[in-house]
Amino acid sequence: MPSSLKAHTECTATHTPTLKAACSQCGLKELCLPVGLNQSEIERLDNLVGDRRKLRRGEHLYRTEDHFEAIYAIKTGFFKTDLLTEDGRDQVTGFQMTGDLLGLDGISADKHSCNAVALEDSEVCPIPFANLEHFASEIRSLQSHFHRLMSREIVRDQGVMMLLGKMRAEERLAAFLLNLSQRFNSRGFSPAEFHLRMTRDEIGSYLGMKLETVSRCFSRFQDEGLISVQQKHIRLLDIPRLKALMSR
Amino acid sequence: MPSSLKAHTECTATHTPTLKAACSQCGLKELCLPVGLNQSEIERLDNLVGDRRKLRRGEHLYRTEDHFEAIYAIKTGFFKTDLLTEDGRDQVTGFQMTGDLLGLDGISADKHSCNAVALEDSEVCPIPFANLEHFASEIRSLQSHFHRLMSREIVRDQGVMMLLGKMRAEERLAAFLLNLSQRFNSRGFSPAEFHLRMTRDEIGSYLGMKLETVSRCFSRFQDEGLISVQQKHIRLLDIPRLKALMSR
DNA sequence: GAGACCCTTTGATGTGCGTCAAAGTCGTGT
DNA sequence: ACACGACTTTGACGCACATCAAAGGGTCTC
Repeated sequence: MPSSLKAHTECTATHTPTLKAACSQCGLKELCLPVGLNQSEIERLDNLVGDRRKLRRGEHLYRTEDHFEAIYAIKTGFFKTDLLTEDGRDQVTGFQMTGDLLGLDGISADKHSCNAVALEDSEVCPIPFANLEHFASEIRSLQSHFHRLMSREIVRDQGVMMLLGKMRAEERLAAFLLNLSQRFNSRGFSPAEFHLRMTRDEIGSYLGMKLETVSRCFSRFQDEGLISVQQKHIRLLDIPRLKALMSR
Repeated sequence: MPSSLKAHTECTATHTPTLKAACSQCGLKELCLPVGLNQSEIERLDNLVGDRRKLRRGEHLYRTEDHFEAIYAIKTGFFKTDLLTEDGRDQVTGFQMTGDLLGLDGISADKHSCNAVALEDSEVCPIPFANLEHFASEIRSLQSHFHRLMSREIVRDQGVMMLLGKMRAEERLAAFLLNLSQRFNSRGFSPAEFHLRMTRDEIGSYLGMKLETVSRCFSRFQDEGLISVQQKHIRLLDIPRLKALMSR
């Protein structure tokens, strides 16, 4: 066992050879921050990324108001981000999976503006932001890709606004399922069959509806042969009709 | 009349001395992109910003699918951004005023993902994005500020999600008015009295409600002595109670 | 492996906001 | 100054979704 023997707060890790992040070895590099970098640039990126951090289900990666110092690339696992108001309402603002970046919200004010919670045991690669900016100013393709990623987040949010502002409950759920499907697909998983990591309540919070309404919509979709639901296991049986559902 | 004699599509400009943008002379530099730059850096930024562009009310600054090449700083005026779906629904995703940046959505895919429309005669300073990235990689404070601006947009969008997902009609409108108030205030205008540049329909679209509901809420607020409404002229009479309204 | 708890489903009922409709007002262009 | 069109207001009514309630199932813990 070579380097990086630092003690970590881990209970379950049995024989992880090393915790050092290694973008150059990572299967996600076509999905994550290194997109568009050449081999030597990726190796330089390796030195920038901190030791991987493991989280158990339910653990917070960061909380609102936490000091911002790094963004996080999800190595494995599944997260949600949410906001909490003084009067106790909370709004899930997104679900993030393998290869997604977390923490971009923190840049604007040097502190996080939402909570990030692992919905299953997960592992993230922290990227100290000061280092990233330094590095980005040297490697143009990294800078450019990073800007695209931030912009993509803005575009994604526009889509959520459309969803929350203009769609009916069934359309929202259909859009949600199709979005997950497409994201699983681009990560090499089945686009037609997947496991939901979040509860009905969390789906509802994200989609601006109550958990009972989510449940009823699932049931109705199932009755109509659009999907099959078994707890958190979802199969999309008729993707074209699900898509059609969204434009009326 | 010195330089920049290029023909422009202007009908009304009578004696504009020059159309060249000049951040160094601009009263907005504490609000806009030059925040945090020193004098010599601002002067370099001047060379980067293109000739100012004037738009009449109703004109599009850019449209969905337009090729992305520049972001725009609003010199004067007022804009909305909106999305349009195939089936004709449209969602206003934001209102932008003096000093705000437009076009960040375009970075992610080299084309714009929404429409930007002037709600009154306006003037913008185009900032060619390739130049901006180049410049940002040289001037760290510019790079850093630009990242903050993008992140601020993400945080703003989170707030809109909360609004659309969790608030009732009255809360949404109160939040909307207070947001405008605060933004006018930070631009040196009265926080208690202002002119709405958008229609009830556009407000409704942004807030995820129908124009009739917007109108009714305005009337109710007025009846309760919270605001005074005269068409598009709004006076906030009881800001504390408007704020209180949002947490129940 | 048993119990507790959380999550989900389904039904009955209520309501906030949407829809439809019509009248009124303002701003704009001729 | 007039007339048209766009925007706004207000009322009556309906519906999609929320709320309240209760039972059933899954899963995690000890």
